[in-house]
Amino acid sequence: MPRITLPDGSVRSYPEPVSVFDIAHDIGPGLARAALAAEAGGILVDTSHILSDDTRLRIITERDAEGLEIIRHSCAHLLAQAVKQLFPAAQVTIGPVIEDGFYYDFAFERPFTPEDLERIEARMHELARQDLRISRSVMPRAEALGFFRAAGEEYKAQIIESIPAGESLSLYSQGDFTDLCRGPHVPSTGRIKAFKLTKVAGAYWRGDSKNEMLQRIYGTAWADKKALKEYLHRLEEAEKRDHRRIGRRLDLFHFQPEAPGMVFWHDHGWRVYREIENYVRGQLRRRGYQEVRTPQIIDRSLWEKSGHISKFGDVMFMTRSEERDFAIKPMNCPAHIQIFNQGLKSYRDLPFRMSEFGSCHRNEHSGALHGLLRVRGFTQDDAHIFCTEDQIQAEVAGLIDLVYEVYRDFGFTEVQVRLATRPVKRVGADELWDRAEAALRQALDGNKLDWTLNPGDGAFYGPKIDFSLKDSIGRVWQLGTIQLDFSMPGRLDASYVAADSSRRTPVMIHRAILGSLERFIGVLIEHHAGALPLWLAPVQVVALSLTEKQAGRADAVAETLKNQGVRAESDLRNETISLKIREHTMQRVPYLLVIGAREAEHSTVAVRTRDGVDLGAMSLDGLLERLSREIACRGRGILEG
RNA sequence: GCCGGGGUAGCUCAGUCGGUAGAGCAACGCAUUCGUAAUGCGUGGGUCGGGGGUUCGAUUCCCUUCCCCGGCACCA
Repeated sequence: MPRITLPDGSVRSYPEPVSVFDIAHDIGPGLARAALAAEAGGILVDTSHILSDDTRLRIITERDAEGLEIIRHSCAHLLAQAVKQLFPAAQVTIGPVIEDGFYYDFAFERPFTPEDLERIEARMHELARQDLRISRSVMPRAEALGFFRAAGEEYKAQIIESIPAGESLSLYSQGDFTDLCRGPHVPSTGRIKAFKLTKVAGAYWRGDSKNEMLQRIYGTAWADKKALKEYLHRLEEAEKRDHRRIGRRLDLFHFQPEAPGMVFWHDHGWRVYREIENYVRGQLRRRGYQEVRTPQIIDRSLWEKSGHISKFGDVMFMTRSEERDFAIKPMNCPAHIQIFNQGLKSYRDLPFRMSEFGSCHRNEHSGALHGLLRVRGFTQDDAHIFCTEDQIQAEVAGLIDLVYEVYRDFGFTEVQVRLATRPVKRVGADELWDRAEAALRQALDGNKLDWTLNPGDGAFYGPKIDFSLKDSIGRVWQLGTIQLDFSMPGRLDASYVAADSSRRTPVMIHRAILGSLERFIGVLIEHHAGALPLWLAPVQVVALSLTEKQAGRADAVAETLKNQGVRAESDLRNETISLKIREHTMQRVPYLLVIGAREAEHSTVAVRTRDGVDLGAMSLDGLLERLSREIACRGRGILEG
């Protein structure tokens, strides 16, 4: 006689075991129609699930986050069913839910074509129309193994073999299709109402590049057609923010085949770059760093000693001259240790903070390159802090503070923080790794950061805290990093004289805030859709003459502003004011000054923002004051009109 | 690097079932002197990514190579 407790606290008793569906129906026919699954005693179950004991029950509908996930998961099964019907030789593997959708990996003799995708999607719609009942059954592991082997599903058999012996497995069937799955699933295929297949791609079996490549089909699924439409619209909008597109449109930079993965910065892009560099210099000055500059090309022997060649060598560019092998530096740390090693250092010199806008080159795989976000030649806002173990907590706390201050100045508030621990390929004793990882954990918790663990993703010389931001279409890019290194200073003979006159090896903290200037600017462009905050805008103000008669005045206005340090230009072309406004607005110039006969006469300018707001006429002094206030705010907030 | 899709004018793209290409915008010229997101008219512009092959003839078909795009793997 189960007593069912609902989320509102009400209790319903039943004389005999009941299904989730029955309870939903008992509560109301509307809920029965909407029910997709349920959470019973903390476990997600199907609506067909029978409850025979007292249980806390929550019915899940498409309004719940879990509901949407279940729809997506069931949609992956629908995809697999359609593929099996159209291409019986294809083998199913896995089909998980991902952000905004799902994918399913198939083993098939040939890649699926875009035309195949259309056929598959049409079949999915057909199967959804048939509203096939989705039923769950349980099978002992051995029997399930036999079932999938008999069906020729070798990959499924492999998956089952990796599940501990003796466990029972659940299978889900819809029409002619049965898949191994933990569930839960929607009650019938008709509940999958809004979906679209988006792309095909190759993907390695079990994510290992040594394994065979499977055919992955991606799709998106939503509770209703409206949500699907909104999602597709969102994708289109995100595409418009693509930094590669904006970079070309705003004449910021370009790439060309002769230098793959390396940026040609144009005048306007380089203005942004320099502005950011200067900003970082200001931070370094305030926080007690020295700035250095080290060679691009350094003899191979140093990289062997540092451990880079063996752990990192396959992405290093090498060059040869007069019988000597050189590496084009992929990192700055060994070079910074060389500077540290000049002259005897005392414990009084620590913490010793050394920074460099370090130009690095890494021979990334061609397939990994991606605009400014993944390049082969880049500049890190790099620094290394040499300190004692006792100083680690204070230094890392200072860095965390710095990271957040800088990100806020650039207008970023959503930052993902991850702790990456020891990788397989590494240098240094496990005992050192234990201490380093513990120190970073302590710093994260001590500074009350919300962080996640990223096991095995540390640098080869030490664990790290990574800071990431999302790009316009949800891809996450790592920017800043704080890395603790107990190994490299020793390998490269760094030492200091301690208070007791003994020689000690310093600990080294590697850190970058923006990461690479290139990547950072890429993310920045996408974040602002090209409309960079005033302090970063390549051109901040353009003075527009209405007719030839105001040319002199417009020029003088631009000149005055330039003398005040504003990046100002004039547009004296014999064109309509509408055209000039249109063009400069599309170039995302923050302020446009219209100068006609009225303004010339009263020594004012009519100010218009790139958002189309008309601020009316004001004096140059008034404008300058507004500009300097806004620049001082950086990316933290936008002034009121 | 792997799988797939691409590369045609400065940009965005169409096209050629093999007979050396077209639009819009941009550029240039002329007219227009204008009040807040496109004034009008006219003109020029392409070794159809590179190399090789098949062919009377290749931008089109085949091979190869480079680069780009989407994933995968990688990402200190």
